[in-house]
Amino acid sequence: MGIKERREREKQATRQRILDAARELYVQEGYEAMTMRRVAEKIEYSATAIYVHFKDKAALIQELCAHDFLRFAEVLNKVAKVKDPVERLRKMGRAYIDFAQEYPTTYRLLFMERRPAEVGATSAEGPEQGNPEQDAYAFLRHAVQEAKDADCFKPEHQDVDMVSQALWGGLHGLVALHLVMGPEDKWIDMRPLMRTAVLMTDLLLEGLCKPSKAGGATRAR
Amino acid sequence: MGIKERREREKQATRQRILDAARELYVQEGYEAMTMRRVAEKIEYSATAIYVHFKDKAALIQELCAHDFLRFAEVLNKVAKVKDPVERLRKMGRAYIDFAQEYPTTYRLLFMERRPAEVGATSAEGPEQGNPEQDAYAFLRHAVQEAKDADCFKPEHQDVDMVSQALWGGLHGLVALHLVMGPEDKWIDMRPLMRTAVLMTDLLLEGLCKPSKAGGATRAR
DNA sequence: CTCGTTTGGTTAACGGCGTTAAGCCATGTG
DNA sequence: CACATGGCTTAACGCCGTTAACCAAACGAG
Repeated sequence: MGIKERREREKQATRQRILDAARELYVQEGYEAMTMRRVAEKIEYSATAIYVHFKDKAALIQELCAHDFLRFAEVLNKVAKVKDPVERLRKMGRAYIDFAQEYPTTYRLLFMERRPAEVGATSAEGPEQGNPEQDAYAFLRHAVQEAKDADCFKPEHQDVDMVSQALWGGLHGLVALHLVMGPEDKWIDMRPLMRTAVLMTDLLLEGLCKPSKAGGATRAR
Repeated sequence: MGIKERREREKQATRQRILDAARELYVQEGYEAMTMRRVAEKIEYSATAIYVHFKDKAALIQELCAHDFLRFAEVLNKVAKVKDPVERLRKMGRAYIDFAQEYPTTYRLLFMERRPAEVGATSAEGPEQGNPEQDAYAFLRHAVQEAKDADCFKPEHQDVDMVSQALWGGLHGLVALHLVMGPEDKWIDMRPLMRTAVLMTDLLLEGLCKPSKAGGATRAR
């Protein structure tokens, strides 16, 4: 009896249509445009139909986050092949900014909106916590750990989490400022995001690494 | 005829009561608790009465922001007496984190919520753009400029705005991550904010400054 | 003094939000 | 055939920001 399975497939299909419609809304029109009613309208259902598939709006958002966190981890993992951990960290920074600039609304969703609960909490397809291929922070932490193990860092920098969070936080702050201020703020003459991010990465790595292991890009101009 | 002036005074008084009620709400219960209806209820007026004093909610928020930006600039200016510009930058970093930890909801309002329009746009009591005593970014930029003029920086770091934004962005990112994740996130073992912020500041300044001018706190531990 | 205007406030209402309750109806099952 | 299930609908509740219409008290002008 494949009937039951067909029904199940159909249900998953509409569930997916809901997710797609929601993502399309916040990507194209921003976070606050993603309302239950508008999502429903987009797929020509009533608003309450969504509650058949998701407990509430937070659950829907959480599922979107889980998916996009995976995509984000994928993007970062493109630099996994770089052998030198310090150089890998540098390239991770570029990839980070690239992602933020290419998918600004997704970046907002992932890192700047109030977290509904936990992002990877027993979710269906959520990122596996601690797996560097699915968890971007684990990927970053892994690179930092390798750099430390390879004796690239000065002896005073032993706290892998703290170093990871300094690198992450530095770039996140730049992205967040750019996203919250808009491209052309009258208050502040914002320098180009990527340029400032490169400066940030270079400064942090230069400070972290022993002089001999600082990597090549520091002498940039 | 002081009658008109008394009326004017009374009007400004209720206007101030609205502002106070709104601030109390978002400080104590968070940004989304600050609704027009709840503000009005707090001062025992009808919700629409607020519109006599403010064009709309955005105008009310803007006024709150303008005021808090001034308070923020005041806090930073407490380190203005420090002569050495690099050491002043270091102390500014501490003051920045102190402010963020003491008034987290205010920090959110100022730097993490969608900016209604421009913060200091011809507002009554808004911060005077470019005046270091009232504009925190101008204060930061001024210190960076002084450090550069005092020949503290390596020759490749000439862009005062970019350096300012790197310093600001670095600390902002750490604060923002802490605020958005909550104190105890199950995903990430967040290191103490102030410790990480000190590391951030030291790393950035060390990278920016000539070795001779790096300042004293770098050899911490 | 009185009449019209201004002003700081009210209530009612609109459209939109997330969400719950109740019901409808096609489908699959005994 | 009767019955249960489940995906979906409409109606409604209580919030939200905001507008419209109105009201009473205070004011200025004749």
